[in-house]
Amino acid sequence: MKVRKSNVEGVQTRAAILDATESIMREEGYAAVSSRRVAERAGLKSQLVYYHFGTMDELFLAVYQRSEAQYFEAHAKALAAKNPLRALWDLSLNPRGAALEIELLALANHRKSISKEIAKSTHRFRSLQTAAITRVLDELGIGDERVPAEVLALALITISRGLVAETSLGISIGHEAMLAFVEKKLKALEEGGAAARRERVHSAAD
Amino acid sequence: MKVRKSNVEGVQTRAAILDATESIMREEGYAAVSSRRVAERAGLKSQLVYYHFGTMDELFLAVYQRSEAQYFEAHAKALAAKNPLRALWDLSLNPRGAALEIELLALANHRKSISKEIAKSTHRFRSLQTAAITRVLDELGIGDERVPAEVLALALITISRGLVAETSLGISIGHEAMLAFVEKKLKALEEGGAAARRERVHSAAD
DNA sequence: GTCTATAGGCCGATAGAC
DNA sequence: GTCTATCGGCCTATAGAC
Repeated sequence: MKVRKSNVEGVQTRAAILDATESIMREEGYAAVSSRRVAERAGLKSQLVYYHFGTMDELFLAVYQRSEAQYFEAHAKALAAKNPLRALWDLSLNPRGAALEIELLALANHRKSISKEIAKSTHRFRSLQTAAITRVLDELGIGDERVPAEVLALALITISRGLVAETSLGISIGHEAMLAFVEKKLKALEEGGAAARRERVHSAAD
Repeated sequence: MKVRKSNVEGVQTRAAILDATESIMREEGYAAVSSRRVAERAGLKSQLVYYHFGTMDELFLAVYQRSEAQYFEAHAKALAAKNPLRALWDLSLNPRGAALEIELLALANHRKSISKEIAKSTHRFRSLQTAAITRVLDELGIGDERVPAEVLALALITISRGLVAETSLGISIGHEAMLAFVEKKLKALEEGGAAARRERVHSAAD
């Protein structure tokens, strides 16, 4: 009973520290994160940060791992949607996690522990995306000779991230045109999909 | 004479401080920049940083402005090249300034003085790109109904930046396929251009 | 334009009591 | 698991002499 209660409190403290770290990163950047600032925001003593995470670097790594796990669920749901391409596009355009992601990316450029983790999960995400897109194109009877699924996945992710990053800086030039263009392409694919389904039903009826 | 010499020395000191700041940002990130570290690397006293730039924030802004001015020249040269699309693609894939750019971008997320400056110059760059691409498509007799010049510019920039950023993190999945895809498209455009030129010569001969 | 000196503050991390 | 106390260090920025 005693142990159980201690563990529960430990878990809550850990979560509170991660929450506080995340919000500071979002609002002021990773450079503004310190054990004292984190503790202040979480309503506890700064030494607890070291007790639970050892060093500030490990704290940053834990922040990444938690946010990656959360993203994994949303990502899986998107790829399982009726139109994975549109769902992935919409998910990537969502600026919800963008600020944190930019901070972690900047951090990754100088902490190997984080860049290694990001590289690993990006590979996993991209493989899942490519598989889902390949499946969609197959269903449409398109194949990926014109645009390989891999290329489509990479284009979708890099363009949407670019848009989100620019938007957060107050840049909007060309964005409307790009959104309209992608929308048109997604619609064309969806209609192509409907046509392919009709054709398949037709063939089956013969 | 006295004033002249002083000014020259001041200019050199300024440049040395900017150089030192840039290299620290590239190697260790903006968070590692301090007046003492900059001064140490430049071989002078930390107080000179404040004399020449006032605050650390203004130093960062000066670093951005100098690097933007340098980029402006390379950018203008690319847009004036035989194939501006390919030149722009190659320029953006060049990782030379990538590390510094990522740091400045991360910094911009929490310093309005820098985000304002980046927004301003991005607008200017994008307008130049769109104009150059429109001109190319016109020459090819393509027009931009299929892919608006604006969209092409934005796609080119965001995709190439995404590739460079990922590469610096050790991520390469899908990159080869994307490079091959873009290469194919650029080649197709160049051949289309040759065909258009032949046709124009032909018409002129009639 | 560069120097010395210094004010005032936040930092990461550890030791040891409870 | 959380607390108090503390070490040693680096930080931005300014004042004033030369």
